[in-house]
Amino acid sequence: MTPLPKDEAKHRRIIQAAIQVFAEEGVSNGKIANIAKAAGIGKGTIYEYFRSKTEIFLAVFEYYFNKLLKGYEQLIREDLDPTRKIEKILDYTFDSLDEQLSNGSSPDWLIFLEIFLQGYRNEILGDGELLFSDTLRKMYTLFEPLLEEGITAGVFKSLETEHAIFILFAALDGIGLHYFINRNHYQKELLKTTIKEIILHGLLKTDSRKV
Amino acid sequence: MTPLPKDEAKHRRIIQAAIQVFAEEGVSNGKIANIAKAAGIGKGTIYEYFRSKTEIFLAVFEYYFNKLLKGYEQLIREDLDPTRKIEKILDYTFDSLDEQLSNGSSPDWLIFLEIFLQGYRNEILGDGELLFSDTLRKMYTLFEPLLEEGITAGVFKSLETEHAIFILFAALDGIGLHYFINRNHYQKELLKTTIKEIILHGLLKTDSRKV
DNA sequence: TATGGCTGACCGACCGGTCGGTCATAATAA
DNA sequence: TTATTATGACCGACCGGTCGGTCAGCCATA
Repeated sequence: MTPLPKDEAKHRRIIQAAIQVFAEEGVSNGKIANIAKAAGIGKGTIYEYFRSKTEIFLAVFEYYFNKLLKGYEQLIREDLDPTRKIEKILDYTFDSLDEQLSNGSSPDWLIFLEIFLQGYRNEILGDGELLFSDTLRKMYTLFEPLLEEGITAGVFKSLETEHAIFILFAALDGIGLHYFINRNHYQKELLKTTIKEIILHGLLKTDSRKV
Repeated sequence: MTPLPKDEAKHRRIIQAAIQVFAEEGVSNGKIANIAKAAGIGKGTIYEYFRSKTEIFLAVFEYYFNKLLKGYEQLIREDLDPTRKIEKILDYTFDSLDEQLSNGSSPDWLIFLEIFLQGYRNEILGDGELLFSDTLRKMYTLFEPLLEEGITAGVFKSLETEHAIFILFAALDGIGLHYFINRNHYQKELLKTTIKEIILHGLLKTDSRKV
């Protein structure tokens, strides 16, 4: 299946170039010629590393998924109590998005969303119908032990973990999306506080909050 | 600007056909020829009603926005206390999505998302017409009085309304999206309960909950 | 001279939009 | 009433531009 990438660095450069082009022009409008130009190579060379545009798309998907997963995995491994850990996850998600937005170039968030859209519509894979939702659920699963720990400790409400994690993750994703869309109209720190006030405290069994 | 739609019913039929085609093939891959076929008319006729594919796209956007807005407006007008109203809004959003999913045909949610995606991409990189994010914020605004009422009544926490509504709305949107992607893996009623448990109760000043 | 990574001119399928023509109906004339 | 003409909604073959993918040859290296 894999076409033997001869030069690993160039392989990565093509993926990075594809990300840039997809983000600027969209996945279906993103042109191979532009990816080649952005990568500083000829169009034909792309086809030495990838069989098709679809294969480039899948590589980008994989890149993003691993990046996201790694970030969350690291957070979860830290030695903190569940409440503090959830708090950090909320902050982390928000901050990393904000960082992407502020460094000028086209943000990952947009392309990540489109990747899922494309993937889900099955435009790309005839058979891979389950790839995308399965992948997503793999990410949810990562958080389940954390929630269970909090419930066992009596800090979190005794919610059904699978569904609660789903809500948490989905809500966070939506907030990220809308923040991206409206980033000029809201104050970052106030949003972060409000997120915790609503979502984290919605999770807690008892609240000892300011007002 | 408007090209005088001669036959109002046919105009609507084209929009409906476009929705169907966009949902199945995506916005940028959706073919005018297929829209014409789905509407049961010739391709040329499309251009008697719309100047371009972009204009069709905008008409679809408008259709969806008005539909969504109308649903929420109606809910907000009902005579209920703020808590119960938020609860109904959460239920309504979820139920209407679920209804769309179960009636087999391609769900609105997907195309709605892509509409925004396309719109934002143009907004960000194009000539800066702020149509889409402005439109979205108009929807947020709808909920602000509701939240203020709850805060004044002392039922909700005294959150900054604009930011709180943003969180609420964005979270709900994300949940809808993820539910769409993973609809086979979760129980609807349990999700609805969990949503209220986390999000509604995160909003409340004091909780009198079961567990 | 041989190898093979690399290249971009080129091919052909595809698709948004056009335009000359058709035809059902309406308006007018006989 | 019937014949003739005018209207414009409707159509789909066609055009021109676009873009994913190919391939014949270039060139650096051994």
